[in-house]
Amino acid sequence: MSTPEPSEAFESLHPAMQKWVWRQGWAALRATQEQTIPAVLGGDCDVIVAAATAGGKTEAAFLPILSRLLAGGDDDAGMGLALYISPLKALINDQYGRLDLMTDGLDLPVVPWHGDIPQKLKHGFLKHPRGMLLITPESLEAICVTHGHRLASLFERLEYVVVDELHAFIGVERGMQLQSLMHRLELVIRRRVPRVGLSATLGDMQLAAGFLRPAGAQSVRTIVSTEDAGELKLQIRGYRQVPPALSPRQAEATEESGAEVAVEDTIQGDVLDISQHLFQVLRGTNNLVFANSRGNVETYADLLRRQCEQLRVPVEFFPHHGSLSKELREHVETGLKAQTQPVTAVCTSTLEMGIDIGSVASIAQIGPPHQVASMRQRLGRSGRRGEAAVLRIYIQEREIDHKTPAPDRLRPALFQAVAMTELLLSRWTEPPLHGALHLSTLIQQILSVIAQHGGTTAQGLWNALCENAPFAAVGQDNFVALLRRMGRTGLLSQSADGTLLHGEVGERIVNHYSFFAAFTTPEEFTLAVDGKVIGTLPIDRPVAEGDYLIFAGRRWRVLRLDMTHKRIDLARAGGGRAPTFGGTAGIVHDVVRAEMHDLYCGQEVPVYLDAGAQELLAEGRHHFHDLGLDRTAFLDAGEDVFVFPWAGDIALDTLAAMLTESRIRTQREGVYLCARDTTTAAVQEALKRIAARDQPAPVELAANVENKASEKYDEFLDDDLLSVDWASRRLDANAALQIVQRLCASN
DNA sequence: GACCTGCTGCGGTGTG
Repeated sequence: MSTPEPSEAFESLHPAMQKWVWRQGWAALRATQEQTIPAVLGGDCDVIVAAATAGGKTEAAFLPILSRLLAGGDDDAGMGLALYISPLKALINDQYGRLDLMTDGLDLPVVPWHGDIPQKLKHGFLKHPRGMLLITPESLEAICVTHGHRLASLFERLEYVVVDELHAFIGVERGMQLQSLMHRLELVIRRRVPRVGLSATLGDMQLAAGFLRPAGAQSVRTIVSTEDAGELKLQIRGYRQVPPALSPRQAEATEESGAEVAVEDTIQGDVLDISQHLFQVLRGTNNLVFANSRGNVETYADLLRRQCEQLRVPVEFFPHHGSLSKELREHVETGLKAQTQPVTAVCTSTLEMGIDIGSVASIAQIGPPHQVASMRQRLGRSGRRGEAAVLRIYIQEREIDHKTPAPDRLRPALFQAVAMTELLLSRWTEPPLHGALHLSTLIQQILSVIAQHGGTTAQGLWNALCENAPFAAVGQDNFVALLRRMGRTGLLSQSADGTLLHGEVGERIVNHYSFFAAFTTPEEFTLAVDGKVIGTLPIDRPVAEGDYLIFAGRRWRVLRLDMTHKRIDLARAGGGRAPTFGGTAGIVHDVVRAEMHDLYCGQEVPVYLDAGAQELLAEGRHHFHDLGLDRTAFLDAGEDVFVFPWAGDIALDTLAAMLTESRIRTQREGVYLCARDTTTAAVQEALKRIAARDQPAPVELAANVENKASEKYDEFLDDDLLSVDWASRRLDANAALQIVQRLCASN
């Protein structure tokens, strides 16, 4: 055991925490910890600690917080309370294990609180609310609703609020809910409580500070780890799509003739090639293969398993995604962590953050990543303990013939992957989207505040949620319109003295446990084999008895379909294809599209491209120039006009809405806009008109968008409020006008 | 044309 170098930060810790640091055998505290400890211990400011995975940031926060709680315990006033909020139950369980060791033998209760925790533990906390409470936003919401009358006494000794994985909350409904809950707690105890945000690399520290403390971003201390990222070994591999050996029709005919069809003959050639390459390079070590969709996860996990079986070696490739049962997922996680035999997980973003699965030898990514931020997060799983991180990206592009539409000749998947890789290397990360109103979450919070107080006034709601509060941007007019709408839809009712109460519909919603989550989840079938549940499947997928499908890395036939209990019974079979799980597309950032444009215009060939990817890069550039896209943004395509502004999806969507409003029917299609039944001259005229007139109100543009309802309680909004909400989260008039000016100037 | 996350209190019955 070595003694850590004494430092001011170390000396300031409670003796019990100093002992814990000694027991770790650390040579010294890390730079991040040296900075964080005094900032947190002071207790007079909010702090954000941004550091790569395994950077010791949890200890940086826990050491001073536990010190302060222990010091309070020595006083007559008694021990205070710290709240640790996590987006994942699994993370709470992990942190509970760590804190249990840190507080071993000390009189400092640590209580985990989420849906899987037995009530007895929770009652213990309600009796003696002190020490450290580890909780999810949903469970905290439940406490506000269920124990509203005693909220002030429960949290009266609150000294800190820690938010782990801060980046996971910014810009989404759950983040609005969390901000609102933190604000409501401070209101009820009538004082400001220091907040500590822990995060991986954040794209924009000022934005993160504004999220953590909406009314005082300037006063948030931000501590960014300067520890250098280790070495990175990188390759992008390019593949051309090759049709399966047998077309679906040929395969069916062969089966009808009684002959057996080899699974491999029904799979695309490039998919087989990629799975074989993965098998060769990954076998024998622990790895993560990110396949971008649950359907792809199933396809590749199945092919990799078959290769193991054909060689008669133990299966070491397993699927992992959100529709698989908890048991199946935990089996894979345990295998990865144990490191006793090689395990490769083929996964979606399920293994991107959170629980500790140990270090893996390499990361593979099939298809272009959706975001630089998630690329960075994925890479953080590899290359710990001084070893180089290894990343292989597999890109498939279609074969070009005379029928290939012009935009598909640009090899957009490869260019997106290279652009994101370049941005990753230059340390850029997408800032989270912000400015969304999330009226759906405001509905939830209004119902929750009413439950907490057993009724309140419109003014009370405004004060609790909007006035210098997280929903300030909603504005009074929209707030009043929302309350009226909630009255009309039965969410609210008003008593004779003006008190707002739950309406009949609101009562029903609040009294069901599904109320506590701010986000929505689709209805699903349960999938079972011999009575054992192996996962779920979205209910809007067409499934029939006798169908074949791949799931959990195996092949099945649908035995029974029970619509009343939403249950599907499966039996082992040899055929099948991966189901499509549905979902909506991600949003690509302006900077990524600009980087793609630079790549098309440039000459350089990144060293990390294999021969196949180099060819695709050269082809993309050739067609880019051949189509004249180096000189113009417009492409005549028969009756349609394609426009290539090389801007992000939100700017493109806004511009499409502006053109549509100017009577040029326009839609975004991948990286470009498609204007229907028109000419380049007409589009250019329309752009000039848009540039010349006053800035269009995004709300008016949103009025033309169909199917705007997407968040949990959007169904209760009328079209006006839906448009307000949609405009706030999916339209950016300034960005669109910049494109318009650019396009007008270049012609 | 993508992914992920979360969830209470009560009444009934059984057991020590």
